[in-house]
Amino acid sequence: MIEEITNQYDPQKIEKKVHDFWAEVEAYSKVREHRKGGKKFFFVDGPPYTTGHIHLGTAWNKIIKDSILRYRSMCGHDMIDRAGWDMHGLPIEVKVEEALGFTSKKDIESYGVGNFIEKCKEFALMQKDDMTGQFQMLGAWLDWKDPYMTLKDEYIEAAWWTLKQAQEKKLLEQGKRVVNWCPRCETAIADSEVEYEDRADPSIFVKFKIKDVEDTFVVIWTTTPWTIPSNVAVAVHPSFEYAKVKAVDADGKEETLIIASDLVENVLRKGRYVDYEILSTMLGEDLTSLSYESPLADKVPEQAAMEHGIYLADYVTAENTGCVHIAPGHGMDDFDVGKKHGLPIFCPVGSDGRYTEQAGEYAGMHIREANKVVIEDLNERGNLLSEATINHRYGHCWRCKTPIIYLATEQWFIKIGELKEEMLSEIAKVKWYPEWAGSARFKDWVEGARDWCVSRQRYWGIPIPVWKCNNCGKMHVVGTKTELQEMSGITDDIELHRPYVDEVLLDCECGGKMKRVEDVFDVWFDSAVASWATLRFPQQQEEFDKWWPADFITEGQDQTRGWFYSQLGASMVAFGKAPYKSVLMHGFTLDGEGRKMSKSLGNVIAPGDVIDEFGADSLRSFVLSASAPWDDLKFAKDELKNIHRTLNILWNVYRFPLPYMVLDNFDPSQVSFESVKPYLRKEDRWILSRAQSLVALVDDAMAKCTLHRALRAINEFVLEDLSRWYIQLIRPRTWVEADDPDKLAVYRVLYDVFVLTAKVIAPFMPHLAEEMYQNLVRNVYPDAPVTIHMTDWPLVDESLVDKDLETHMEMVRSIVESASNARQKVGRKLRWPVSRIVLTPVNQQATDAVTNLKSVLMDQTNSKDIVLTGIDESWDELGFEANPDPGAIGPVFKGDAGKVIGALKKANAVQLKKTLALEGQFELEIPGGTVTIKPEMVNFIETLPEMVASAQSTAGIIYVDATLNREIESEGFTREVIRRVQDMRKELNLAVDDSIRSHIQINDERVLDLVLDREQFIAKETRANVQVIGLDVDTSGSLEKDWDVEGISMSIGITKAN
RNA sequence: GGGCCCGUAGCUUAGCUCGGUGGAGCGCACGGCUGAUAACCGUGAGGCCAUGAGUUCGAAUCUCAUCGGGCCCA
Repeated sequence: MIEEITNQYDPQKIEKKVHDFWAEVEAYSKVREHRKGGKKFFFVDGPPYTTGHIHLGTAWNKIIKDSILRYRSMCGHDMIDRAGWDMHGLPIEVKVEEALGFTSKKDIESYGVGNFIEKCKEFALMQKDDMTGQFQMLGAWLDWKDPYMTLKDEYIEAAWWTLKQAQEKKLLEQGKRVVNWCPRCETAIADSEVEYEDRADPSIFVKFKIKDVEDTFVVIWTTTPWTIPSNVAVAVHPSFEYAKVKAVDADGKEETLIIASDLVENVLRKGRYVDYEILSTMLGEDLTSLSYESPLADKVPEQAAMEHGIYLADYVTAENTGCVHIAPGHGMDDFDVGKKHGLPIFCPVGSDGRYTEQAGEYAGMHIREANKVVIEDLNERGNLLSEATINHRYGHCWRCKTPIIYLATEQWFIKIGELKEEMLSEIAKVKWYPEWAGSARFKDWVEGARDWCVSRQRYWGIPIPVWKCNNCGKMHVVGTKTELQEMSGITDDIELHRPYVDEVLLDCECGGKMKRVEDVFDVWFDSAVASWATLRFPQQQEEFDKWWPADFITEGQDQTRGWFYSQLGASMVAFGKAPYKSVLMHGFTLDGEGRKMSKSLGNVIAPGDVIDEFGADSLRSFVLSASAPWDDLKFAKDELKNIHRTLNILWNVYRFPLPYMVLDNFDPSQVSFESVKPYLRKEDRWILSRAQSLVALVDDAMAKCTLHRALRAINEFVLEDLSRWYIQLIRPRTWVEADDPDKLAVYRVLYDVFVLTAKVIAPFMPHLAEEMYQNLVRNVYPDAPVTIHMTDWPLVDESLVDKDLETHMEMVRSIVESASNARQKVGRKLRWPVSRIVLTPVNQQATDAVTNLKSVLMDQTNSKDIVLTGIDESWDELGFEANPDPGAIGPVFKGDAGKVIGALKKANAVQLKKTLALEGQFELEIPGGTVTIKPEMVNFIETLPEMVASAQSTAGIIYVDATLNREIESEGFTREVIRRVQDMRKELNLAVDDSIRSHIQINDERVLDLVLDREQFIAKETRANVQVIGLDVDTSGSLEKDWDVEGISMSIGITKAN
């Protein structure tokens, strides 16, 4: 049987209880099991990195996923929803290094790679467990028991298999490329791992002496002086104009400089030259015959041996000097220029950021110290034109924040560039939410796709499965563990991580031994294969065939360049098609000020703190409703409180009828909906219809991924339809003591609406929904599904939908609100009846609404009568004045509209209205002529009679006639008295059915007379079995109070009667 | 510097597709209700719709530019 709930909404208690319950009955697995064989829905969880703690953004992410999956499940989908964990990579290495007090790769090598890997694994697994608990606190249902983990062998094999596909399709390449390099981590890092931040660097202008020409220099600009020892060439734009300038310094010394013409003044100002003269101008393409000398030839032997020429490049911009320093070993564009012209790829910097022997006298120096030294050397040699500091955006390693450098190194690449066109055509087939995430943003990113450097020179990652023969150099890519075992002859299990896998040697055809290359994969390659790794492919083909590609994924906008991209790239390599069918790109979480949340700003919100204060359901409802999924989410605590209040109201609404139902032994299994149907009132049919409309709206929102609309609709239903309206309307019916069919009808309707509401909120507020369900459904029908999340999503029952009724009620509500407004204007509170309310309806619907729902209207407005005029017909007790409508006037009179409006306002309203009504038009004089006014161009504002106030409602203008008469005054004062006695009863903490003795003294003969008209009524309402009302009454009692009622003084004394 | 998104009341936002006197909620002030009561309801004040220009009789809405915020890139 349904149980009464007496407590306030206590989310912590409810959620704890529900979590325990879910665990006890194994709700999650039962629900998934229940849907086996249903419509397939393959969801891939974007694996969070195992940092150890979730933040608001990751919480939001999982809440979106959970809500969508719960909805899908209720809609009958059989789903795959393994949670995922991204567990390899530098961040964990860095954490472990910190814990062990390491600062470089050498420390790791001496500690032992095997030991280090074990620590990393341990660390990742521990963090995973911590985070799982945190996600579960949110109520997020994913397959937590069997998640996919990038450190598992089965997962590693998916990556290996994928690389083998790349090799077989000739998309894998090893070669020297310029990569982003972190000199601390001593590894290449992906473009997507570079984080741009402001940084101060030197900004120097350097003069390179032109060979065989006296005192003539080409001027370049750079922010990386340490790359000057690696300079090989200068690039100019073929079609820019360059000038040879005779420049004179403060000492009168003259020299000739080559600079882009437009930039001469700027450069000379920097070099503090006092005078100059343009000797000649030429195009960039005319400069290529020149060659120059390295200013550091005496320090770097290779520089002395090298030819330095001037080359053409289209990417040169007209900034700084228009001549660009080219160091092919230290820049991507530089590298391209070098390759094109067959220049040496000179890179005298080692992986640790120190110059190598090739750097001559600089050898051993760290590039961070080198800037100063190089600048000094250039200055000494007279090659430094100017030196300053610049603040600019510079790339940093996003894990350890070290400024990156560019190094030409041997790396492994996947030739994504070749797949670009296919990728673009694939993303057009994917359904993107919102549409622009794919058509604009992602497309833009893919168009700029470059080859993907997948190798890293680290330890904790998926080893790159390439074995190379130390004899003949032959290469072999291993695709699976089995293949490795077969080829190596090892029958025992092989741990696929470093350093174990490194020890596995393969026999080469040439008789030599093949050894694995040392690199590991970029972690983005790990997560890139998630969609098939989660299906345990390549170990299992069948599941893959059945499910792949994913039906749906959703991640933050940063993943455009990240997971959306890496998955697409890997999938194109492996299968030639996109790995997902639909993608929801969600926003970022910002703090209350709209700044991003970051540790350094100290504005990070921990989801756990929010849950402790408001509960997970409030947090969920907040993040889902506060903004569209793809917009950024501002965390506003006030809004969270607001949402929490809404849940509290839902709780109160749900709680309200329970005591009555329990008292009456209401058993929904014995009172069918059919049996109460004849007794349904209009408002009952209305709330049933509203509930159906809510389901339809939520369905529509879910189809469009506009979760915020779903949540807002739910909140509005709870607040407006249930709490503020339906509950108010039906309250008196629940107080009826007899076994009244009218009351049973209300119980049944409330019951159905509550159960439906619980189902509708289930995907979003799963705990509260479960709590309601267990009481309302499981306590009544023990055979019902064990959890609400196993029930079917409600199908819209068209037989309950009555759109006209909904519209009518909306109009009635608007009229009631307006009546409140008008009452306030005329100074008549609701407790006092008014003699009549007059409505001028705007249309037939408004007329019908009033006719249809007159009793509701009279009841809620406390009005003795509702009077309708004809549609748009003025109430005949009114005066009026003209109000022009610019919307109708503008299109007709265009430039004269202002004059017409002005003239209309001044016109005689009575005559205007009459003429328009009779003739359908009015000739209006305006400055400079006469115009024809049509009825639609002007409205009329009424002026009101005495004691009448008006207000606009959507149904039309209403007039509240607050004229008093004896009956109204009697009722008003009577209710004032009752209200005060009730107030005192409450103060005495009396039970609802306790009786009292009351003594009421009213110090006004007229008012006393009015109140005495209803003496019996007062006694009944206040449960007084002794009641004395008079001019001079002894009001002593348990509680005694003096009151001022509308200026009349009263004394009331009450005592509990036994 | 480029791409995409966002900017509406003190705060959080609807409206923008398809132009016609800008709607809510919170907070504030005032009032109401009193068998959901540590709850609930009404009214009011509060908006150069980020700024500037353009198109138009008319722009929060369309166009362009600028400023500010976010994500991504150079």
